[in-house]
Order: sequence, then structure tokens, then C-alpha cells
Amino acid sequence: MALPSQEKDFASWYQEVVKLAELAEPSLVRGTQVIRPYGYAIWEAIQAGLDQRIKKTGHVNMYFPLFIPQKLLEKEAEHVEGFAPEVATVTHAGGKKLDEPIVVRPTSETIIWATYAKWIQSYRDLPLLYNQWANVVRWELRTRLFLRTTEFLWQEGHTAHETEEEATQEAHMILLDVYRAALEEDFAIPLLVGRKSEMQRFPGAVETFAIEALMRDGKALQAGTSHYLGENFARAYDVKFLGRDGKEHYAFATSWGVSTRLVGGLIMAHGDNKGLRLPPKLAPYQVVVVPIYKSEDERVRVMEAAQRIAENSPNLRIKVDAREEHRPGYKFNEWELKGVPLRIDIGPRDLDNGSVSIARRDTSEKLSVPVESLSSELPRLLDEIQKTLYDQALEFRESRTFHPKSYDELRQVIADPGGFAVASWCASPECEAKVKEETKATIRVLPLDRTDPDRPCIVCGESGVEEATWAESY
RNA sequence: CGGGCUGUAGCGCAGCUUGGUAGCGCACUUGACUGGGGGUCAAGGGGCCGUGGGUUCAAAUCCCGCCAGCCCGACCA
Repeated sequence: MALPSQEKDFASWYQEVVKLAELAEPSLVRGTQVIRPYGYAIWEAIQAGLDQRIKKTGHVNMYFPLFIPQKLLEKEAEHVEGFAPEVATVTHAGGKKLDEPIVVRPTSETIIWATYAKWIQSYRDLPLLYNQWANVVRWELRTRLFLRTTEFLWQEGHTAHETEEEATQEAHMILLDVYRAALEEDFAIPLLVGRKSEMQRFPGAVETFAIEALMRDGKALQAGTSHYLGENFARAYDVKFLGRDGKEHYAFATSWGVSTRLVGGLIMAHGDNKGLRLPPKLAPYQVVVVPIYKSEDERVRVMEAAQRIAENSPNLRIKVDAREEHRPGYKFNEWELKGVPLRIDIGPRDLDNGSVSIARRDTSEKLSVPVESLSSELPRLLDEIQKTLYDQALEFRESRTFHPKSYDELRQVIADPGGFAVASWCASPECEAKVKEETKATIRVLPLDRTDPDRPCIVCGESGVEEATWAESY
């Protein structure tokens, strides 16, 4: 397996891991994927953590339909222009050509705001804080397993508010308290948070906020977005309410989402030359027990001890790998490939001296632990692994964050070794476009609160108005 | 949509130049020996060679069309 640190091999390393670790594989329709049970279990863990945070911040789950009348989609001009090229349309149904085509949602703002129009009459109806777990379809020209599939699973929140301030606050809160918290605490991935430039904005948004993570090959991954949509959708779908002042107002909107792309991000942020390294909080199995034996007599003894270890750890996701068709060596390698944080090896030798061998996936360390201290050692080690993965990722990101002094230097660091380049920018789309064309790097984030960089634009030398972070991205 | 490439067993590939009816590795089945880092040996099963047409006594192989997929770009969670 190729080393993920060697950039040119990174893409094939990634594909190989996704396939060998049995996470997913290409399906029968171009750009779609079958998410296998192990990959889906990771998604379920991600989902569970996010769902909890979303609910904790006052949001309620619901569900809107997959199909959207094409006419409905066309009401918000920028939105339709942005999504038109990637929309899949149903033109026939029931053996007949449809009078009005139906689109498969690429995102649900349109259907949701057309519905909100019926629900919102008064300021007393606000805010609406809804979220849905759904699939969406975007006919992208180029796809990659998990990172950009034609159909993907995601969470999309859609809120309506009385005031601009409240809506902006909501967009910030989601970004920081939900997305950043989940990624840093559960995924063990350090993030940059910030605003998107106008060029990178969501079609129909007034402002787009994003979390950006750095992958092991030095490319950035947009891991989640939160949009302040202003009154754009309220105007397009005529969502008006009677305000406290007795006058009619348009509602202010936000929308926000993260997708199965996060599974890909998890792989690319922590993976090594042996495969996945999963953070304990999201690992489908946190501990795997591999029994080792020769005779039937030994098998019985060892299995019994293995089962007891599992039973004594009711709060851990622990699996005894009792398969008899594979030998221990095979299992060691398989679980390493699948990224299980801790592995316990137990054989006659261990039974004799009352201990087990534990292998850490994050550091490849092996240690011997007395059986009676397992119930305290396992949780402690898992916490340590969670922290180590975060620290390693943070250290990596810091070693790949540059502050170039000149445009040449910017080009240089983006090309080799790759990573984040922080520099002053004049806010002109021309300079942004030039950098993209010449280095393939785009502006990943601008600070949430605009700060004056006090240095000239690194591209054109005019006075700088923004501190921008550039990187090549997925 | 532009540029490159590939469709042969579940997966990865060879065979095609020079036509003679298909092979290798992994996986799978059975058995024995094995078992603390991807086991060994033996015996097996599995293929409308992407698809339609043409040339030929004969096509995986040569010719023409079509379809699908991959990689590089533009688009993008």
C-alpha cells in the first residue's frame, strides 16, 4: 500500500483503503457508491453524534420529499443558476411523458421555503428550526468515493428567523457549536473556521461559512458549510410575516449541512501506510479481541477468557473475532487496515501469566496489561488515542501552514509541500481567480470577523483588506 | 464537453502485434498438516473475452459501429 504522505500516490492510497477496508465500492450507476456495512457503521456514528448536537441546540428533525417540481426550483435566480448544471430531472413516469418535469433534489431550500410560506404568518411562528437527514443527487462531472458521489447522504438544516441578527447568529452557532465541536471532539480533526469569498459562496446565499480540514496530502477539504441566506429565499417563495411593529416582513433564512464526505475526510485526515486510523469516538469497534490457540482445549480456554473480557466492558464497543477460518496474523492485519483503535491479543501464554497483549493502532505500540486492570486501562487508552490523533493532526496542520511573504513564495508552498498559505488579499475576484489559475489553490476561509491584515495584497500589491487562507482543495 | 486510457472468472491482470475456441495471481470449495504478524501441500468449481455487425473454414485476437467505466481538466458537499 502506498504511503499517504507521498502526494502523487495519495489518491490511489485513498481508493485502496476505501475498498480494502470494505467501506464502499462503486455502484452500477456512474458516480454512485454502495456503502458497505463497515463504512455505514462509521456514518451512523457520525450521524448519532451530530444529531445529538443538532437537537441540543434546539432543532427538530423532519422530512421533506425527494422530488421537487422543476418550476419551484427556478424561482430563486442565483440558486437555479448555480444548481442547474448538476440537477437530475425525471421526465417520464407511469409510462408517460410528464407535463412538468420533476427534479431530484440537489438540496432542499426550494421545497422547504415553498412550504414555510404556508407555515409562517406571524413573528410568533418564528423561528423555525428544522433539520432533515436525507439523500440528495448532484450530477457532478467528476466523482470520488465518499468525497463527491452522485448521490450522497447528508444532514440539512433549514431555519427561518425574525431578524437578520438572529439568523446570522444561528449560522455562526451551527458552525462553531455543532460542526466545529463535532469535528474536533469526535473526529479528532482540527479545523479552520471562517467565511467564504464571494466566488465560493453557496448559490443564493448572502454569506457562506465553512469548516476546513487539512488532509495528509496537503489538500484542504471543506467539511461542512453554514449559510446565511438573508431574505433571498423568503422573497423568492413569498414568505412574509406580520411583525411586532404591525408591518409585513420577509423572514431571514439559514441553511447548513454536512455529508457522507466526512467519512472520506476521516480517512484522509488520519490514515497511514497501514490503512485507516479511526478515532475511538467514531470507531464501529473500539476494541477487537483476537484469540490465539492451537488445540481445541486451548481454544475453549482462550475463547472463554476473551468472552469474559468483552462482558466486563459493557460500555465499550468491543468485538471478539471468533472466526475460525482466519489465523491470528490475518486478523491483525485486517483490523489494522480497518482502523480499530485497540487490539487485544490473548493466547495460552497470556492466560498463564494473567495478562493480555494490547496493540495501539495510533502509535503501533504494544503493551502487556494485567487482565484485572483492563476495565480501567481500556477507557484510559481510548481517551489517549482520541487525543493523540487530534494532536498529530494538529501538529501536521501546523507544520503545513505557511505565511508566504511574496506571491512566488505562495506559489512555492502550495506546490510543495502543499498546505494552508495565509496571506493578505485585496478582496478582488481577479486576484483570487489568478491564484486559482496559476496554482490551483482557492481561498478556503476568510476570518469570521474581518481583520485588517495591514499588508499589501500578496497577488497584486494593492492594499490588503482581508487575511485569506489559500489551499488546493478536494 | 476537451485530452488520455480500459472493458477477458468475484477482484487484479496476461493473452491480441503474428486468428486455431482462454490463462495467471488473489478469492472460493474439499481434505490434511498448521495457528503469538496476511500459512503450506494436494485435489477441485467457476468465463455468451462489454455489445452489435463485418471479414474468414475459423475471431478474445483483424475491421466498423455502439455502450459502459477510469484517469487528467472545467463544475462541485
